[in-house]
Amino acid sequence: MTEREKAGGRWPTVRGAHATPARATSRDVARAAGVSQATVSLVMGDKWRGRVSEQRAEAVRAAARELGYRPNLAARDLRLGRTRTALLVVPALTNEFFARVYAGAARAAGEQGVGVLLYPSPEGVGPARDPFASARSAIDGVIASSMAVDALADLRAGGLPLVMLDSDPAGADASATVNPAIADGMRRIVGHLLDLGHRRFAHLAADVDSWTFRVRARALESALRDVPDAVLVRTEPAALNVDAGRAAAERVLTAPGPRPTALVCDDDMLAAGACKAARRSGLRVPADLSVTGFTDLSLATAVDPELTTVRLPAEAVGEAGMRALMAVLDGVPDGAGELPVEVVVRGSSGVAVTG
Amino acid sequence: MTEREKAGGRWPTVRGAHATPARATSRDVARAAGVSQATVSLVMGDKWRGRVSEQRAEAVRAAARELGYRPNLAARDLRLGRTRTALLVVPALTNEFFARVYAGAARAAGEQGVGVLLYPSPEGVGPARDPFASARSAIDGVIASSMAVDALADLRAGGLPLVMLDSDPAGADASATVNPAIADGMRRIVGHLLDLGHRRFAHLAADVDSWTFRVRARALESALRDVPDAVLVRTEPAALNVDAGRAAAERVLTAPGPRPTALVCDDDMLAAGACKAARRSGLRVPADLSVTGFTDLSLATAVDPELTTVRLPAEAVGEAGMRALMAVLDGVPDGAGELPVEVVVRGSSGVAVTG
DNA sequence: GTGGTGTGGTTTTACGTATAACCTCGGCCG
DNA sequence: CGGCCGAGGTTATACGTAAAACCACACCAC
Repeated sequence: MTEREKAGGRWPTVRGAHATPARATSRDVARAAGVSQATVSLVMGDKWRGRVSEQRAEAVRAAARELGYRPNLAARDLRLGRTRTALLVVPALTNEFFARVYAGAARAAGEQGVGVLLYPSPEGVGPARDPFASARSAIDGVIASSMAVDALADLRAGGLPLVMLDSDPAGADASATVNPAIADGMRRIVGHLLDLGHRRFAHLAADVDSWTFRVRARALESALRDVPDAVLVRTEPAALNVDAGRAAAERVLTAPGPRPTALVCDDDMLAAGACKAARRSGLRVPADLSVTGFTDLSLATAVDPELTTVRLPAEAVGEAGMRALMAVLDGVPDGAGELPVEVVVRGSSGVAVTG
Repeated sequence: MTEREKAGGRWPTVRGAHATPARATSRDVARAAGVSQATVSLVMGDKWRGRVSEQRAEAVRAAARELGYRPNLAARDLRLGRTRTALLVVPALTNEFFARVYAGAARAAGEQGVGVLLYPSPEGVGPARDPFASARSAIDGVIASSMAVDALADLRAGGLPLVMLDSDPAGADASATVNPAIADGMRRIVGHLLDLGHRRFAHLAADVDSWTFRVRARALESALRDVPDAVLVRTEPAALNVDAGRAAAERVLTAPGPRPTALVCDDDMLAAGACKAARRSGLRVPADLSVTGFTDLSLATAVDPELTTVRLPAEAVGEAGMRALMAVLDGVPDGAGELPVEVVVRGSSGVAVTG
């Protein structure tokens, strides 16, 4: 008598007294179809061409349908020594950008029957510095944002295939990297502001020490280097939220000396804060001050005026990251990929009025 | 000779040519510690009191540490017939509220070593109507938002423990329900507006057909029923985004007859849209029109003026949902739970000026 | 001395799947 | 007619873990 039969044909209840309904196994299907378990496995795995007659294959499929058979993935993973699960490492899902990256990754993964696990818990506070403890199961590969810097060391230790998002294609020793064309985006939005006649710029930088923000700063500087009469004020970096952006912008706008006419922000949240600061200082956007954001969050169209910004293809980043990872797992690493970005001109930028 | 030894002590590579490093098994630990595999299992499972001497237990722990042993969860799940995974069903993670619900659920789950799987893919477009296909593995239980209505039928079919969020405690035949005190919140924010002297109200409703929004509508009506001179205009429901809110509010504000002085919105996104509409109509918020939101998204403080709103404890909802599910799995269903909400008064509501 | 009871282990089995290895049976060629 | 081959299966085994069942031994009471 098997353990299972002893339990009355039902699963032994693991946690307390709740009874989970019994699920059909491949052996049940085999019995119902009058074949061996191996045949069922062959048919369900689509590996039966030339090994099983069409008749029996159909019988197996019918029985499986009848019994509502679903392969036990724990058993399959155990047998195969793999997981069909990728770990996505992002700072926080409450950041809409990363929620969208996740969405893209999950879509691409779903098409291949791969699962996506998240690390750390979306608070940004994971179980102290151990990605693999947080990970429910073993992991086939990792996709990580450069903004989740604290976890990176542990990740390399795992010896797993690693795809980096928003990370230096040269520096990161990853299997592949996927980046939006950050530098290009910055250059182009600065170009937009230059076209509008702006010459006095301030950069509202994010206080996150990651590649993507360093690139933005460099691109901004380099874009202005060619312009003879352009000046660039750097502000102290601000945390990635609206209120920090407001505070930082207030300091810039109330500082002595000529006021900048354009505020280039590292993120839409900072830009939204900057708009609030401007209004409190009695400045109108964009009449007195142009403000630009980055990312194109839904926030960008929620505020008034709507934000001129650089749209980052968040879903595409997640999707490309997952595809790159799967390529690596298939043994065809495709190196670095760059995704195009788009400048979206809205109401927060306008012609410069030099006082 | 085992399959594994044939493969040279490494895992056979499943997908293509990538080599996953060999992981230590409980048998390896046993060999290293000079005990049997069963003893290792006992020690690692913390079930060794009175069964294994302290000496050997320590030796096992040392060997495990040395070899970097991590139990193979696929094997454990297979043996135990469980998953330690809960399925969270929400409409979309790009909605900050649900991202925060997820965060809370993940935190509570993480403490218990339980994983959280998401359905559907955060787009709202899941693999056509089959939650269990999307779910990578079998599932121990389900937590579902009432806003993900389309998946509910399938969920019941699974016969799994089900915790409903934001759902009718009476109607839903779930193992447990977890709700923020929606009705209370609505009553209190209306009370706030009444205190400010408002009597002509409009309700900017969401076009989502779910319990939580029906409750909001009813609570609003009932709160105004007692007030003799109060009037309530209902607008046609709007989709849950800023632009739909703006459009709906524009219609209300340009409609013939006396204009409402207070716009009660079902969500912060709608409220943000309403503020934009007001400004376009030349109305000042809150001087000419008070606007209130619901949820307290980060959006609420990003717009200018900041939104008076009802703060829903999103993380707490997720956390309570997960705890309720685990309670059900432990055989102690705790029925319905209601979580307190808070009215946050900010700049978008002010004293009514009756023209 | 014999039976009972802890203590501290080991042996064995089962979970459900995938697949290598084996088997059987006709047909066909030399 | 013997041997080989391919088609169409089946049997057996392994994945790593948890835990039931078993075992050896010491101690103790009667």
